[in-house]
Amino acid sequence: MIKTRPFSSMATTTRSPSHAQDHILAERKRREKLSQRFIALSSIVPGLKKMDKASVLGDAIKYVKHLQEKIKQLEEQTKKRTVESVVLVKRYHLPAADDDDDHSNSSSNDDADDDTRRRSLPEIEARASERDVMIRIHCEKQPGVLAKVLSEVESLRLSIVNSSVLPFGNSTLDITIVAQMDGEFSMKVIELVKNLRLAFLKFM
Amino acid sequence: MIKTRPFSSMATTTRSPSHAQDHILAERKRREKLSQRFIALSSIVPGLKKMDKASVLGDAIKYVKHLQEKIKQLEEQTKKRTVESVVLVKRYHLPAADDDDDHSNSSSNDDADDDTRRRSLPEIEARASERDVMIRIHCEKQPGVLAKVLSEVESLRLSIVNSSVLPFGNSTLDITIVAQMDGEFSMKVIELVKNLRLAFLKFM
DNA sequence: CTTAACACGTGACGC
DNA sequence: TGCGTCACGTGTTAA
Repeated sequence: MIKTRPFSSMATTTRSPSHAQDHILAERKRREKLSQRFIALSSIVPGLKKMDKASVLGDAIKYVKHLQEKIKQLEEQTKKRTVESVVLVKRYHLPAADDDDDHSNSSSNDDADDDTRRRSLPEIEARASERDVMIRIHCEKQPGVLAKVLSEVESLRLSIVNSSVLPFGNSTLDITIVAQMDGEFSMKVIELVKNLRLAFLKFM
Repeated sequence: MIKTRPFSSMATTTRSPSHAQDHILAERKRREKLSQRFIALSSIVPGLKKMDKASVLGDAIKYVKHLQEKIKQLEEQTKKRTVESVVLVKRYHLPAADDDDDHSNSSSNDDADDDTRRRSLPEIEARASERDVMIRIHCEKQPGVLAKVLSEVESLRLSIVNSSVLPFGNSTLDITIVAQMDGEFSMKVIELVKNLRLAFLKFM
């Protein structure tokens, strides 16, 4: 265990006198390269307090794990929903082109201040005309959501006339349903939307 | 430069014989820690071919940069995934159903003017996610309007993926179109809506 | 004075 | 044989 002094007790390897300097030079170069890498690594790892090698390595390890976890979350997030706040989003108002019956003002709506607005899903919209009801739902793509929505609609004493579901992007669906209220039963649109929204809260 | 054997030739610092072993022991511990960190780092960096320290550091650096870039892309993607949307005409605001997030005046909007409100047509709405574009048009029922709309959409360098037209009530249509922008061409949603609206002004 | 970290030269091992 | 890499012991320096 204890190192003895092999002054000339070279049982193993002898060093050529000329190449001896090559060795220490090569070793210097190696250390230099390692040092550079350490510096480079520490420069891309944010928030390092200690700059010694062990800490750099340790923090780099933590950082890599953190990044990997974050990527996992982000990739899942793009697949899934970010719900929690299921809202009936208010729609952004664009200055109407022909708002009133007078449809002569044509170029009054050049001010598109906010195109990239954040939208929370699902977005539920309904409108009624006589007995016809149109329901439009923009929601996260989930298996069985159409059936659930349709059954929910039918449970509200609405007979479905037509329905379509369009995939939009790779994570959302746009469902359009036209239904009819039967008999004397009529429902205020706001109530319909509230019920649908409540159903969505149960779904997801 | 050349290492001499300072058995007692202490030009600089003398080492207490007892603490001399402490020194080499501490150094061993330090090296051990570094080795562990290296192993740990190499274990979380995928696809390492060379296992020497310089390569581990170098690949770890590349990997961290790669992860950072990927996160940037994913975060931008999630931002882009929030659909940008433009509605042309004024739309009726549905009060958020009794909930926390929208704490506006809760049920003050129940007045009767919502359902029986006169709506100005056509109503054009578009939203985009990545290359997908969704167009919804609520307009008066007119023969040939679907064909005109579709040809107009195609003339805007959009390839139609799906389209549906639903009769709603007895005098209006609800047209939903999903299209894709081809190639590098991209169009701001507001421009798309403006063009469609302009086309409608010519149609009707 | 202790503690910790570093760079250095050096022997050893593998290709 | 050389070339590259490693771990070791050691001297040195800064907190």
